[in-house]
Amino acid sequence: MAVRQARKSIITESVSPWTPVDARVRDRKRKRDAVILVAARAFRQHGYHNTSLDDIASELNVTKPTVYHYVANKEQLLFECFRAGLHQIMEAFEEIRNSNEDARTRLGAVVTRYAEAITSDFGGCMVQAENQDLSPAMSRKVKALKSEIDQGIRQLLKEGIADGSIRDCDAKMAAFAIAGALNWIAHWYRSDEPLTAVQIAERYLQLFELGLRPR
Amino acid sequence: MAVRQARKSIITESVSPWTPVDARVRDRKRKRDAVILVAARAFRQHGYHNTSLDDIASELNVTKPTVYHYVANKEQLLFECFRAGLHQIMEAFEEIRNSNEDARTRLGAVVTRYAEAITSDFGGCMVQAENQDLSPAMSRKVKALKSEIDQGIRQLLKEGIADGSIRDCDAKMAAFAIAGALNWIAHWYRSDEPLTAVQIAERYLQLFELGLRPR
DNA sequence: TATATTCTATACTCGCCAGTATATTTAGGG
DNA sequence: CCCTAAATATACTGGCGAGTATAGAATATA
Repeated sequence: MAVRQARKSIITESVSPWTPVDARVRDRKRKRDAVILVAARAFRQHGYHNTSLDDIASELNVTKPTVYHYVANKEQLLFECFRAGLHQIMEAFEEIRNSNEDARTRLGAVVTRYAEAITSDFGGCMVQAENQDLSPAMSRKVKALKSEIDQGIRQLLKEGIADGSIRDCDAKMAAFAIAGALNWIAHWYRSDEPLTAVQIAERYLQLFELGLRPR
Repeated sequence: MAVRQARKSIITESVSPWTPVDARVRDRKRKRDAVILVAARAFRQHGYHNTSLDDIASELNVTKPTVYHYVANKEQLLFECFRAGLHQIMEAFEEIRNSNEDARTRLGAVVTRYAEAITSDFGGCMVQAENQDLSPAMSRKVKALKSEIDQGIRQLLKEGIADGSIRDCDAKMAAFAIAGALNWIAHWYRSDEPLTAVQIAERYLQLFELGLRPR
């Protein structure tokens, strides 16, 4: 405590980076995140249109205007869910950025993390909800993020074909097939599912890598 | 015509199976089918909740009460779309019923027909719309049909493992992966897509059968 | 041609829900 | 201890859209 105060006075004289004001900012962010998480869960479970802001508010033990204190409107709430879900998937690519394994192995890592993301509340919400419910502007952003993910998978496939770890194939269609299979997990996955996301990814990868035909 | 009339009088004396009454019944069915098809297209394109019955009516050059003359309510309209879509997929299994090819080849045929169904208006609508919007009773019926399809694919996989045409694998997860990849086509497929459904199925089958790993 | 039935339209109701105007509480800052 | 700003609540509005009451047109049957 004394240390903190000492530091702050070095950085700036009157304004402290650890004032209660800052704590409030963090508090606000925490609450906002909670709003978005609860929304994601509700959207995932009941669908966007079957969830009212009153539902979300009451789930948070709060009333509607409070929700509006943290987000501009219902659409933005959905957008934030999309963003969080897509962000989780993006992170899968971050993790292999500095790997020097062959591309097929790296793809395996991405698939596993992808499966984990898609079984989360945000991932599930993202798949359940349609971007038909987003305004053109928001929808464009979501599409851009989705495209980035698609291109990431395609790139891995192409690299794999180049480095010999992947059989020559139509990278675009293969990427669609893989992403589709993964996305669809959200439609059948329940929290009481005996298999974990990682285990599901393992089985999927067996199929994608080895194929159905006996070797 | 004369033949028909001769036959009918044999069957029953006073009631004719080809009276104008019957023509009206057929007419009614044709109109009802048109209502459902237009609904499917609208649901697919804009989503269930973003489509009003007025929209559908106006698309048919008609008003809302007319629509209600052919279906009980909006939910039933959605249900009929589901049913039509699922029926198309079921037909894929009918077609291979009497085939004596190995199971992997039969699965290939099913996948191809499945892809065709999923790129149709009904198939697309089925995937876009959530069965969250169906009453518990309707939802149960839809789930039963979906389960039948899932079991059909699993069965083919098991038969393939038994007859040696398919590598030993987790049939349940493989079926989920394959169906998921196929269902997801509806999310990116557009009518201006350069590849036909059959061509898409070909590429998907290459992946499913041969796998990514070079052979 | 009278009559019943089917088909379609006009013109409503009614509830839900996103969003808001306004008041009240809470907590820092001076 | 007052004052300002953030946080939350109460109580509303306004519109959209599912579903309907009712009437009129078309068609078929007798």
